[in-house]
Amino acid sequence: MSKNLVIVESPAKAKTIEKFLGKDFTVKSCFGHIRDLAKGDDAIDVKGNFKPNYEVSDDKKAIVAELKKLSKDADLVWLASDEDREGEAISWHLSEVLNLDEKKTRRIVFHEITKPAILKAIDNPRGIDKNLVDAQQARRVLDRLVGFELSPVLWKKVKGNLSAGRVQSVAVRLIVDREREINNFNYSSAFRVIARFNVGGKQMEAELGKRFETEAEAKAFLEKCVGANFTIKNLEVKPSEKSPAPPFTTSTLQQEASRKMGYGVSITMSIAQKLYENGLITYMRTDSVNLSELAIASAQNYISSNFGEKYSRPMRYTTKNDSAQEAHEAIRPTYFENVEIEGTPQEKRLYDLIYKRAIASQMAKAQIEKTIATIAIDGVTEQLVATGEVLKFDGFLKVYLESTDDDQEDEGSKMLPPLAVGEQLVLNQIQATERFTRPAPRYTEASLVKRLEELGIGRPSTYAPTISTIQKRGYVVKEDREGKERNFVQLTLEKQVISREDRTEKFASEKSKLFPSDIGMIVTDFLSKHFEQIMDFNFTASVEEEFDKIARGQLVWNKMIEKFYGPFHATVTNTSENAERQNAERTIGIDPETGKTVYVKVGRYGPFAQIGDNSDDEALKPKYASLRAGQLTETITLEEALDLFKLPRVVGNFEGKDIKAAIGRFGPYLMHDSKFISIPKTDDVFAIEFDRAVELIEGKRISDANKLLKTFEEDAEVKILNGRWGPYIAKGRDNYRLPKTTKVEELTYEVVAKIIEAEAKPASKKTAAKKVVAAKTPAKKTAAKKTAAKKVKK
DNA sequence: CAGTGAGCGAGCTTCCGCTTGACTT
Repeated sequence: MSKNLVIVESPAKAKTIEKFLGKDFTVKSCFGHIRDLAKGDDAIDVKGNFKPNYEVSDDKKAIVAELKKLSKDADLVWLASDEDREGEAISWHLSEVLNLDEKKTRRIVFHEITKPAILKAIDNPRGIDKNLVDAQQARRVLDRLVGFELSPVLWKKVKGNLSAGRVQSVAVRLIVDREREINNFNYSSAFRVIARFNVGGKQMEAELGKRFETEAEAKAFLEKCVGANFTIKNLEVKPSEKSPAPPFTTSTLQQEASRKMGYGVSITMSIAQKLYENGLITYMRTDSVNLSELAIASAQNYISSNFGEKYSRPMRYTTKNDSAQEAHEAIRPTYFENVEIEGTPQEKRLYDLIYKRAIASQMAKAQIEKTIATIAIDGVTEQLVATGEVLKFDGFLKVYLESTDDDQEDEGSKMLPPLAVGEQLVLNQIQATERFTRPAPRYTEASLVKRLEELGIGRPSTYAPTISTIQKRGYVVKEDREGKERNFVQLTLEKQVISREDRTEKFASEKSKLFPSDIGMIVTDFLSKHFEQIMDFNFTASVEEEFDKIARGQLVWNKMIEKFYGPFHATVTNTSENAERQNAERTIGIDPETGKTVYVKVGRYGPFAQIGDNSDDEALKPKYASLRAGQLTETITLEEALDLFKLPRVVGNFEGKDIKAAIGRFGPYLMHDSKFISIPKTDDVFAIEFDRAVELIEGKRISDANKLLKTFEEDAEVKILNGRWGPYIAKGRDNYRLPKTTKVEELTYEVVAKIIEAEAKPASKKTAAKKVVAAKTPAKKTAAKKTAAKKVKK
C-alpha cells in the first residue's frame, strides 16, 4: 500500500502526475466537487445563519467510498485540488467527508502540470484556507437562494419550467437588449466615393476623405470631377507593427473556433476535452494566458530551429481580467514537437488552431510598412486617399492570424504601385455608392461568452452549459435568418459621363446567431422591473468584491448573505403576491374584413394572434393562429398577423383527396392523404400551386420508397427503415436499434421480433407520458436508458 | 408538429461551478 495519497480534480491530471511522483505516491481523482447543497428547499437554514446542508451527490458515492478507504491506509493525504475558491472548497469537503486527520493531511497547489511545479508544491504544503472556503460557501449559497427563490416567481407569474439565476438571466438580458437595439436602429445612409486609377497597368483604389449625405451632393461632386486632373500631392510612409495574440483561454478558444470553424461553444469544449484526455493539450477550462517556463522554453526552441532565431520572442502574458482566478495554464499543446496529431478531422482542426495560437504567441511581431498617398483633384477641396501595406517581416503571421467578429466589410491590405509626388493619374472611374449604417451585430454563442467574461459573469466551466440552458429554457434560439432586400443608389463617372443606377442588396442576413423568444423578452422585462439588482450587469462584480473580502478574512460569509437576503426575500414575497401575470398582450389593429380587434399574446402553447374578443357565444368565438418561428409579439405587424389566418389553405384535389398547405413546428408543409410533405424554402406556402404541390407529393413518394429497406409478411407494422444513423426497426410509432453488424438482406422476422421484445416498450400512450416526465428529470432519464440498454445486451 | 388559447388544482419544474461519461431514430 502506498504511503501517500494525492487527490486531484481531474483523472487525466491524476495520470500525468502519478508519472512524476514515483511509486510512493498514489494519485487519484475526485472528479470535481464531491458534495453539494441538498436538492430540496431545506438545503439552507435561512433562519439559522444560513447553515448549508451538504450531501454527497449520488454519482460521487462510489468514488468517495474508494477515497475513504485509500485515505485510511495512507500515511499522508495530499489535497491537490485547484488553487482557486472552488478548489479550496473541494479540499475542505474532502477533508470533512473523508474525515481526514489534520496531522496527516497536506494542502498543496500548482498552476501547471510540469514535474518541477509538482515537486515544488510537495515541498511547500500548507493548511486549508478556511476564509477562501467561506467565500465559496457564500457564492454557492447566494446562487442557490437567488435561483430557487426567483424561479418559482416565474412559474407563478409567467409559466412553469422556467428558471432564473445570477448568470443566465443576465445572459438573456444581453440578447434581449441587443435585439431591441437592432429593432429600434435608425438606418441612415451616405455616399461613399471610391476612385479607381490606372497606374502603369495596375489598378489602384482611393477613397474620398468625406461621405456625402445626399445623392445631390454626391452628384455635384462627381460633376466637378468631370475632366479634372488627379495629382499625387503627398506620399507618406509609416512603419507599424502587429503583435501576436496571447495563447488561448476557454473564452478566446470558443471565439476563434466559432469565427474560424463555425463551431458552437459546446462542440468546441467536447473536442477540446478529447484532446486533453489524450494528453495532447493542457487543461481546456482556464481563464489564464500564462504559459509555464517549460512551455516557453520549448516553444522558443522549436521556433528557433524551424523558423530561425529572429522569429523567436519569448513572452509572458498577463491577464487583464479582474475576475480571473488563474488556477491553470493557458490552453497549449503539451508538446510543441507534436505539430500534427492522430484523431478525427475536428480534433485535428482544433488542435491545429490551439497549436498555432500558442506558438505564434511566442513569435516576433510582424513589421509592416504603411503607405498613404494623398491625391488632389483640380478645383475640389476634398482629397482622395489611397493606402497600401507592405509586409516587411512576417514574424508570427507566418503561422497564425486572429479573426475578428466584425469582418463583413473587409478592406484587405493591398500594395500600392510605385508612385511619385506630382504624378498625374489616369482615372478609370469614380463611383459614389450609397452605404448604410449598421446596428451592433447580434450575438453568436461565442461572442456572448466574450461579453459575459468581460462582465466577470460565469466561469470557464460554465460558459458552454449556460449558453445551452438559456436555449433549453426557450429564452433564446440559435438561428439563421434570411436577409431583407433594400435599394441603394450608385453614381458612376466614367469616360467623362455620369450615370445613375438603382441597385439592390441583401442586408441583415444572419448565420447561427442568438435571437430572443417572446418568453425570453417577457421574463427579462419582468425580472428587470421587479429585481433590478439581480439584472444589473454589475451585480456579479459587486458580490465578487464581497467574496474577496470574505476570502481575506475581512467579512463573515453569513453576515454578507444575511445583508443581501433580507431585502431580496422581501421583494420576492412582495412580487409573488402583488405582481400581475405576464402574457405580453398587445393590440395590433383592426381586422379590415370583420372590423374586430386583433391581438397578439403568449399562451400555454406559445405566442399567438387572436381576432375578436373572448365570448361565451359559440358563433362569436375569436379565431386563433400561432405565430411563426422568428416572429415576436413585440414586433409583429397587423399585416403579418393577418397572413397567419390564411392558412391552412386547400391547394387542390389530387387522387380524390384534398391537398392542404399549412405551417407547422418544422416549417411549411403540405398534407395529402394524412401524409406530411415539407415545402422547401424556395416555394411560398401562401402561393404554391396545384401542379407544384403534386410534384412535391410524388417526389416524397419516391424518397419514401428508398427509405423502406425491408418489410415482413408476418407483421405489416414492422419495417426496416434507412435513417440518419443507418438502418433501424420501426414498429408503429416506436423505433428500435439494430446491432451495428446487422446485414439487412439477411435479417429475418424472428430476429427483429426478438429485439422488439427485448426492449418491450409499454403501450404507446404510456410511452408518450413517460417521455414527458423523463425529459423533465434528466438524471432519471439516463438511468432508465442505461437499464434498457443493458437488457438489450443480455 | 398536425391546430389548441376558460379556469381550477394536483404535482412537477429551478441555481452555479467543479468534474466526466453515455449516447443519440
